[in-house]
Amino acid sequence: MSGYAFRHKVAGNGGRQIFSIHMKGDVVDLHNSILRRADHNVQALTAIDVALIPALAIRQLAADRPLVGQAMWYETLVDAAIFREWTLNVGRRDARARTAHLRCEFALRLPVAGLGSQSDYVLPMTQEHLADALALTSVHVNRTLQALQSEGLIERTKRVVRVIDFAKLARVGDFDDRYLHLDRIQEVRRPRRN
Amino acid sequence: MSGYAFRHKVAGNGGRQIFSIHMKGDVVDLHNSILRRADHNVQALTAIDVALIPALAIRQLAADRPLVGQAMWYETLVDAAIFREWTLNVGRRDARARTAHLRCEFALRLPVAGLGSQSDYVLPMTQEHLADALALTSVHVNRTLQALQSEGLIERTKRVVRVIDFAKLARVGDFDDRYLHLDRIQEVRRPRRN
DNA sequence: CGAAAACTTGATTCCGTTCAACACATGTGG
DNA sequence: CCACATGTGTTGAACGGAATCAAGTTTTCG
Repeated sequence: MSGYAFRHKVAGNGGRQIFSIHMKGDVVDLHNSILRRADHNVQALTAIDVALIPALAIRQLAADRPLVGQAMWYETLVDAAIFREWTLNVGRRDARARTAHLRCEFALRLPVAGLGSQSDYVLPMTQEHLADALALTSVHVNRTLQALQSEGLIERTKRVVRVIDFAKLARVGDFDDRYLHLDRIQEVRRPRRN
Repeated sequence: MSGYAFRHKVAGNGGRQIFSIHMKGDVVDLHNSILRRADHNVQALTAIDVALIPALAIRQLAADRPLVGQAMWYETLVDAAIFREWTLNVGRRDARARTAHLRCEFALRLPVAGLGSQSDYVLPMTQEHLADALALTSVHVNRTLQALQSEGLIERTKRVVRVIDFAKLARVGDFDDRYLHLDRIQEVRRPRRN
């Protein structure tokens, strides 16, 4: 309902990987609650207000109202699409592109949730959080952010991000918004009445 | 219906990331067909036989028979769980662990599909495919496989994989099968009648 | 049988890590 | 409201794991 949360998993060597950042309006934990066994952790990033929904109620809802069930299924599909892009990001892009890519993603996602604009938004992740989302060290994230800033692509004061040149940042970050399936989100948020 | 396929995405720098390998029995392309826009590629790994199902029929089926719809939703959730683990694998494990982890995953998944056993299975991926799944180069995959072999953890002749010591391999690969949600698969494959 | 694909090996390079120290902000209890 | 502790961000130097480049060899398959 308010605040930010994230999902992550910790490897045996102590490394942590963050998979997703969630904001107000997101249904955060469908995965762990619908499948019986949890396979990852959900954690608050800031102080948050949450609404708890019993897993059973979700299952019931999906059964009783197929369209709602379908909407939740779609949500899961979009979720998976974002996971895929993050895997690509972590696996096949260098630090510079990875970092730029993440910034681009939030420049688009936060406005959809009514939080900031494409060129100015607040993202309460520390550099260590960023490191764990990008599979880098916080030291290298720091250097990479500085590099992007000195190139005039972004500015940052504390946790406020300003995107100076989105098009250029998108090019650097090899960013293509298709994977976010934003059209789908619009549709769910503002359903057509028929 | 037979053969192997995989899903992947290509970054702007030419790097390819493989997300998943599919085998007979898998519903491969729910993601691209249910969401309207494709955000990744599906490709045959071997000669394959496939059954084509119109997206509309799937949507209809999900709407008309909620339990089937639910089953497909669960499938998507498990899919996403595997993506998460792969992200962790690529992001936070070194080449040795990554490679061992992949071997472990298939040692469990292939038997479920009735293809080989935990200790002996055929996986028709070239080292280049492995490289793109593990976010390494094929050169490094080659060296890593040799290392695992010389440690006596696996053997390999062509595409046949023999797991000598699963427990040890699982330790090296930081492998915990929870993310596969195999109990769930069992349930779907052999549904209870009531 | 011959060409292409896949695999192997060695030498070198580089991106990101590691380690370590320090600066600055944040916040809390006394 | 200060004193102190902790968390976060910054910087530098050295190291290392995997990439790159290049040249083989072996396998596959038409």
